[in-house]
Amino acid sequence: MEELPRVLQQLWGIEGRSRPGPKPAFHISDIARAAIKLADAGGLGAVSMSKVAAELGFTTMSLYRYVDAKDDLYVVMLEHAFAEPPVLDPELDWRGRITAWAEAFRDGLRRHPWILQIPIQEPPLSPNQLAWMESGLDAFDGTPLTPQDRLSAMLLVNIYVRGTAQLTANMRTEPDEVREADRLYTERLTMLATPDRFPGIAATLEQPLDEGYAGDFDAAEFGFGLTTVLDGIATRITHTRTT
Amino acid sequence: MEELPRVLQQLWGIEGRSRPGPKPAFHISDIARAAIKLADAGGLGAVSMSKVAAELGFTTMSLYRYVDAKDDLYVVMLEHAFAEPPVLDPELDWRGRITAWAEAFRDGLRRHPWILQIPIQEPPLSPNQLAWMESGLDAFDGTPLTPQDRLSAMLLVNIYVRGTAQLTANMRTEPDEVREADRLYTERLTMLATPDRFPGIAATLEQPLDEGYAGDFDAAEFGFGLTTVLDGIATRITHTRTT
DNA sequence: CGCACACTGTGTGCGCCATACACAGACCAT
DNA sequence: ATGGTCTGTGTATGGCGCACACAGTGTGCG
Repeated sequence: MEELPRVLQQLWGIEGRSRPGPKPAFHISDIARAAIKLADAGGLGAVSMSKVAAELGFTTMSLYRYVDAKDDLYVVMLEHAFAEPPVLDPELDWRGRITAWAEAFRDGLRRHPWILQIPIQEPPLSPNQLAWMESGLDAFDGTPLTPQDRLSAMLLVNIYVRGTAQLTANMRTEPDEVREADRLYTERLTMLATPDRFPGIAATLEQPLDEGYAGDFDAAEFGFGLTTVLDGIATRITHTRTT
Repeated sequence: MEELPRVLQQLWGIEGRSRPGPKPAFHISDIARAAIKLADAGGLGAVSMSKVAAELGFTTMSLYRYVDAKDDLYVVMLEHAFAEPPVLDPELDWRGRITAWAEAFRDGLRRHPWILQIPIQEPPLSPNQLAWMESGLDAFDGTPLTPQDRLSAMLLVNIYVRGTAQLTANMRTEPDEVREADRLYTERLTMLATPDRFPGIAATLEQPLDEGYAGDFDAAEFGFGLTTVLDGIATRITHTRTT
């Protein structure tokens, strides 16, 4: 039984009792707030120990009294950016519940696109992360799925939301820039993906309504793909029920 | 009509005609080989301009004669790590074909786990990347899906493979380390996810056969989830056919 | 009541990184 | 042959994460 890393101890509120020495001047939540502010404004690249410290009005090295390493800073940011998971309406069926969950997740990623840039080293163990996991699993209450199947299904939706967010997240905050990048991309793709060598891609480009790959992956498109994922889960549910 | 970035020009073999000056001592493919060697051994973090240059026996700055910036290095690495897409057996149905495609993709990610660490800035435009896209789209030949639907379906499978690889890719090459990390994770999760506050997670942990979240996401588990995704696509196909 | 000592925030410094820039030499078109 | 352009190189800059020593602070224990 190994000790929990210090970050997790702090996030779970395992307080050290009163100790000698000066009182801490701030709290990890202050660090999180400052770091999130920087990341929202300039992406994860704008978050450095010195910038965060400057934002708080302290020196760089003071942060290391609260956080063991930069990776821990990411953990704290993540934990604060995703606060409480949505309360799922028990009146809805599982599709309605997991859809609401997925949309809440997507909203979080849209609000804080830098989350997708965080290098993931370990699976999550912090309180809010687990709360989100639990919330996603609970969406399948009432279905005949086994706990493992619920986990797989929740992970599948989780992966889908992350993946689509990744596609649309060109990370530019200005919508004009996004539109321009899309235009440039389709132009180049049209030039490079000639119908003789890339007939499938070329066919996709012929319909100018949808902007093609990496076009506006907006709400409708998101829901459409999510429906496909949920149809797959539904198939497994009915299959489980009949066996 | 803007010029293509230099990296893409080079990858597509748009050669500059013979020019004055000394002949280049090597080629971007040499850079790619050296960088991939480093990344395979020590992850993407082990790839720096100086390390790559040292591997080639040149100075750091010489690389900038071939590549405009570090991001371009990533593009070249990606292009070389994923060589030719698999040739899909036309005898198979779409499920068989896209399954083979997904497995080939997964194999590539397992061979070069650092691919998942590359920060994605722009959608792909390099030759092999497009060839993989085309190959994935072609898997749906013979189905009534529209080109846009094929794109969505291919992206869905693509996202799924990436996502599952992300889960299993604890990035450690030593299987013992992975197993140890899994053990530690389940231990901690069992301690933190108490049944009263996290009943769903706790239920998942009660079945010790599957190691729970981030456990060995091996071939069987991969195929199981992929089946779910393909079932969803199948639902859309039949729905398309009937309308 | 006082004091030892754990703990605080700070300053300095190290090694690594990406990359800008100036330079000496190599080579092709003319 | 020679001018101009391209090559690889050396040097320099600003940023980064973080180790470490230090002076001051405040609590628990004697």
